[in-house]
Amino acid sequence: MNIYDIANRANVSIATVSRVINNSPKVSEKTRKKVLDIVNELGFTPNVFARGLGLNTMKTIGILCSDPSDIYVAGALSCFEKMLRKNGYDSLLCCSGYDTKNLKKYIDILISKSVDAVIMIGSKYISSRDNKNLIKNTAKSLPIFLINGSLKGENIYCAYYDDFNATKKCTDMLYEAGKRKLLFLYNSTSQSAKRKLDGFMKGCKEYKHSGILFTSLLCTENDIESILSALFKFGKENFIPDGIIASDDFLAMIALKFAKQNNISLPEDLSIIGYDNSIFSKVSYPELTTVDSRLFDLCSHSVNTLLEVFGGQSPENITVFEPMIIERDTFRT
Amino acid sequence: MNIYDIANRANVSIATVSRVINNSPKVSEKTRKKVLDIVNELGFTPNVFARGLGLNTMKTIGILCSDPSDIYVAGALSCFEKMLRKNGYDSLLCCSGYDTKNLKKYIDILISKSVDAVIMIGSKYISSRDNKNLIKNTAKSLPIFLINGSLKGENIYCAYYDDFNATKKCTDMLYEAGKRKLLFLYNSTSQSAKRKLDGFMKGCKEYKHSGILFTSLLCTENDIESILSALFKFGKENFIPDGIIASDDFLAMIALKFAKQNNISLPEDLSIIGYDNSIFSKVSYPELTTVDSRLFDLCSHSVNTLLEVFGGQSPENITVFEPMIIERDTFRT
DNA sequence: CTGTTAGCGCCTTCAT
DNA sequence: ATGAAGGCGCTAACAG
Repeated sequence: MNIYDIANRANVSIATVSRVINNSPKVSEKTRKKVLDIVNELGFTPNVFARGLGLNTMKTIGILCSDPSDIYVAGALSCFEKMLRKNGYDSLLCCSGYDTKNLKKYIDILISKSVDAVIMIGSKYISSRDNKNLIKNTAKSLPIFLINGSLKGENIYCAYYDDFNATKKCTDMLYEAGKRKLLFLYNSTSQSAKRKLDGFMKGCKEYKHSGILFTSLLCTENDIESILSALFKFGKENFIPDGIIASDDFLAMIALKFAKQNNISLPEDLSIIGYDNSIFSKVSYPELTTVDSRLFDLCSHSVNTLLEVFGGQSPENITVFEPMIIERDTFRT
Repeated sequence: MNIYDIANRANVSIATVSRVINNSPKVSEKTRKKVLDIVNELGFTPNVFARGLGLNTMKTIGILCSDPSDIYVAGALSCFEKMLRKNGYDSLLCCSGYDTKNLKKYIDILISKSVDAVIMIGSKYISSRDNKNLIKNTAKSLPIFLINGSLKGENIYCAYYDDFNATKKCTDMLYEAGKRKLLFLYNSTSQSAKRKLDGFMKGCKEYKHSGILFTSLLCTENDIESILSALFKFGKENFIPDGIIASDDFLAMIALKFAKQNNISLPEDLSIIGYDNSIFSKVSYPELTTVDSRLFDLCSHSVNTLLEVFGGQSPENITVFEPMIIERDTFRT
C-alpha cells in the first residue's frame, strides 16, 4: 500500500495525498477529510525509506554509549529516548563498549544510517587526540552532542557537570569535618574522572600544610572482588583513610561494603561520598551521601539544544552545570 | 557522494559498482579491486534509504522495552545491542514506560520505520487480551521475539525462565531451613511476576498443614520510601516474616534495608532471597542470595533464534530456561 | 487549491 | 563480465 493506492481511492493525485500526510495547509478541508478517512481506514503509513530518500533525514538520532548496563548510561538513555520520542525522533542505539579506539567504526555505522545527529554519552570518547579530530570532522556533516564531555568546535554541543568544583567542595567539607586522611577512588581516566581527581587534588593541596594525608586509587578492574582486595591491600600498607570520595556510587558502595566487612563505623571513623545520586545511593544502608550529577538536567538541556539546532537557531556550544551535594548517612557536615 | 560518483571515477557503470558493494561474484577481480580502492579512498557508504526503498529491509531490529533505567531491562538491552550489531543489525530503541495500554502506538512507530523484527523485553506487554491479539496480528507481517513472556502464535518466539519452579524451590528451601512465616514481595502483575507468585503459593500451600504462615505483598509504588513504610506497617500489623522472597533484587535490597534499620539479624532471624542475580545482589552487604534469571542466556538464545528465522529455518517457538539459585549471605541452606 | 513530473540512490533484470 | 534502464514510494517545484 502506498500513496498511489490512497490517491486512487480518493480520486485525487498523489501530491494531494502527500500534502495531507504532511499537514500542508494548502489543501481544502473537504479533500483533507476525504483523504484522511481513507488513510485511517486502510491504516496507511508512509514508507520511511522513500521519504528519507528524498528528504535525506529519517528523524532518527544516533545515541553512542559505552554500555547501557552501566547505571549512569542507562539513566541517560532512558531520558534521551523519552524526550526525543516526544519530539518525533527515534533513537538508534550504538554501544561501543569501554574501548574507545574504534570510535570511527561506530560513527560510520551511525552515519551510514543517516542519523540526523549523534549524541555521545560519556566523556571517554574525547580522551585521545585522534578521537577529538574525528569528532570535529564528523561535526562537519551533522551536529554532535556531548554528554559529560567537553570539546570546542563548530556544530559540537557539550553539556557537562562541574566535577572539579564538586570534588573540591567534597574535599573541603571532609576537611572541615575533621577528616585528615583522604582517599579518592576512581575507575577510569575519562575527562570527567580527571576533572574529579583534579578537584580532589586541588582541595587536598590547599590543606597540605595543615597535616592532611591524601592519595588516589585507580580501580581499573571493574569487578567487585578486585576493588575490595585493592582496598584491603591499600589499607594494610600504610594508609587507612577516614574520608573517601568515589567517582561514582558503585565504587562508593564497594567502599561501604569494605567498611562494613571490617567493622569500621560510619560516618564516625570513615566518611564516604559517592557520585551520581544513583539508585545505589538510596538503596544502601546506610544511605550514601553523594554528588547529584543532575543527569536529567544534562539530558533534557541537550535535547532542547538539539531542537534549537534543527530549528536553525544557534544555541551556546558549551553548558556547565553546577554541583549539588546530597547529604545522606555516610557523611554529614 | 553516490554510486554514480564511484562509477565515474572507476570508469564503470553503476551496476558494476552495485555488484562490487554487494559482493556479487560476477565481477572480474580486476574491476572489483579498482572499484573497491575508490570506495575506500572516498569512504563511500551506500545510502540506506535508497537501498531500503528497493529491498524494503534496513537490517534494523526494533527493541521495545519499558524503561532502560530498570536494571534488568538495561542488561537485556546491552546484550541485544551487542549481539545484533555483531550480526550486522542495528537496534532501534523504543521505550513505552510502564503503561502497556498504548502498545499499538509503539508497534506502529517501529513498523513505520520498517524494522525487520521486534524484540519485546518484559512480559508486561502480554497482560491484556487486546495486546495479545495485537501482537499476534503484528506477527503476520514480521517476526516477534518475547523476552520473559509467553504467547503462542505463528511467527512469535518466546524465551522465558521457569519462574514458577524457581520460587517454588526457594519456598521449599526456606521451609527446610526452618522458616515458617514467609512473605513474597512483588511489584507488578506481569506474567513473570504471576509465575513467581504462583510458585510461592504452590510451595506454601504444600506446607500449609505443617503450620506455615505466608502472605504476599504487592508494592505498586516504585519508590523506596513507600515500600519501606508498607513493610513497616505490614510488620506492625500481625505478621513478622522470617523469610522473604522478592520478585527482584531491588525489592530484596529494600527488604534488607528494612531489616537492618530494625536491627533484625540476617540470615538467622530473617532470610531474604532476591531475583535476577543483578549487580545489587553483589554490591550489598550482606550479599543477596538470589535467583539467577540467566538474562544472558535468554537474550543470546533469542538472537540466535532470530538469525535462524531470517535464515529461513523454523526454530522452536517457545524455550524455557531452568532456574538456578545463587547462594550468598542473606540465606544459606 | 490541485495535478504533473522530476528526482532522491540503489538494486536488478535484460541485453550485449 | 558489463552496461542500460526501470522501478522502489515519496516530496517539492512547477504549472495550471
